[in-house]
Amino acid sequence: MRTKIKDILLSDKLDYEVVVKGWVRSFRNNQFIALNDGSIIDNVQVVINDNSDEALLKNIQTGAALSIEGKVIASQGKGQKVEIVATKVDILGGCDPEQFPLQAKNRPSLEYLREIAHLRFRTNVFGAVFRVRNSIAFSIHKFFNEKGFVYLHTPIVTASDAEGAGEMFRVTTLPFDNPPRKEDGTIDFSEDFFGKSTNLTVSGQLEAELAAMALGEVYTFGPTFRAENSNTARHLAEFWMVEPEVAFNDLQDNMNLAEEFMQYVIKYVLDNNKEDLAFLQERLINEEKQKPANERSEMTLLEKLNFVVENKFERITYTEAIDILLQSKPYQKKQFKYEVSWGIDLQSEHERFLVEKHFKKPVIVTDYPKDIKAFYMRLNDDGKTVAAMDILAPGIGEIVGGSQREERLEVLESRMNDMHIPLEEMYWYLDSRRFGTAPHAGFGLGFERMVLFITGMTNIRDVIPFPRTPGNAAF
RNA sequence: UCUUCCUUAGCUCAGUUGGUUAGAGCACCUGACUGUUAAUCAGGGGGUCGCUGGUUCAAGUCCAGCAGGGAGAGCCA
Repeated sequence: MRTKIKDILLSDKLDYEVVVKGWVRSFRNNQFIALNDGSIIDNVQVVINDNSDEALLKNIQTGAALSIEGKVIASQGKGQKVEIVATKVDILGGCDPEQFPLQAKNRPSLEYLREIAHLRFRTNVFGAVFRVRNSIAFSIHKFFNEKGFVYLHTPIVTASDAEGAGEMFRVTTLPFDNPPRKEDGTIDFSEDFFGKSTNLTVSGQLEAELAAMALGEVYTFGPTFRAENSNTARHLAEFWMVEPEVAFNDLQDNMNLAEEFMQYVIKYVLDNNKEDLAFLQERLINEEKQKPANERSEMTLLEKLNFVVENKFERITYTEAIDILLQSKPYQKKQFKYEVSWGIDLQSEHERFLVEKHFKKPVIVTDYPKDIKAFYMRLNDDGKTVAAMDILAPGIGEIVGGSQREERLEVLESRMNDMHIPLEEMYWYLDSRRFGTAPHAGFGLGFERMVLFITGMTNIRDVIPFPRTPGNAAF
């Protein structure tokens, strides 16, 4: 039976027989194999003391898959506590060194690795990133499960085009070169697979609200699609989103949930991915060595994560945020590109100032002007603002967006009319306000943005296995 | 989509005011090597300078267009 390398390295046991299987990271001196099986970032050293089989030694190439039988002993050399003395070496799959790009001493860039995303799992960086990504996903389910939330699967194909969260990808089986048309020349979607026009979902929120109004506490966690032509280090066309929705919660409850949730997830990774985080922290330090000193992080990755777990997020209203910006040095020195006044949407430069310069920690901004927020957010008593909340994270920007929902039917209908959202098509959503409506609140967390924050990676394309972005759907 | 930078060997990069046969480190190949740690040592092979067109006696170098990529912005998670 195969033993995982993680179990060997983290155990104090010695002098026992094992079978290990993994991939060669390097082969030194025709004698020492650094073997990795993905269970942990570190390699185990396999020692071959019999050099008589030259053909075998020749085939122990970087990247080759091996099965090793041997004995775990205290290492005879420095640099590792234990090593495996091989008694039998089988080559499961060779790896032509002339073809395989990931040689031990190569220093491939993240951009280059993105082009060979099918192979980049085999590097330390991506091994660490995807183990951490898994821990984040698992701890999200664990958090909500422990709190009694119901994990809800909302549809990926949706007929609703009123979610208002961005451009959508059309889903159709109609022939694109000659679709059926109505008399007025428009495409006849009654002939389409679902009998109507359908798209990939941009959010499961509206459906989650319906379930919350019966099950009480639900969350979604699934893929989300936006057809925007966004070319940035923090946007994907296909990404994963977590959307809790809770009946009877108000905005304060919503903020408390979001903050507790983020701290729980970070704590879980701190406790369960120590080796990966230590490696990612070193990677970040090395990357930032190439930047000017004033652009480097003030805290190391682990310091930052511990700080976020141990300190309350700053909570301010939109109106207070505008006041802070108006009194800020960059505003008074006219260093902001965009103007600041009550009613504007906060720009990246404003968010970055608040989070990275002024408060130096995650900030929850609440009560935005109603005109810059979605129709479903609850109108405040002032008639000007809505019970919205965005969590802004250092280096990432908006990581969570949420609100208390408008539960009053007349107010909701009035808001939808103002924003030209067809009420008839949304009868099913409005029914939740007609039949036993109740205050409720929820938020959406960009999963990959959370992975960015925790791993210290800087491009969102490097924290999802196969990124989909405008002009790119390889693999 | 906008602004800006980049594209030279498998990878990471250098290449001066345009001027002989385009360089380095690592990787790779051959050989040596049984206590190495990104092993080391000796030798060797490897280039359509992103693509297309232009200027010039002469273009990796200058100009234009296109493609791909990075960073920033908008949109947002």
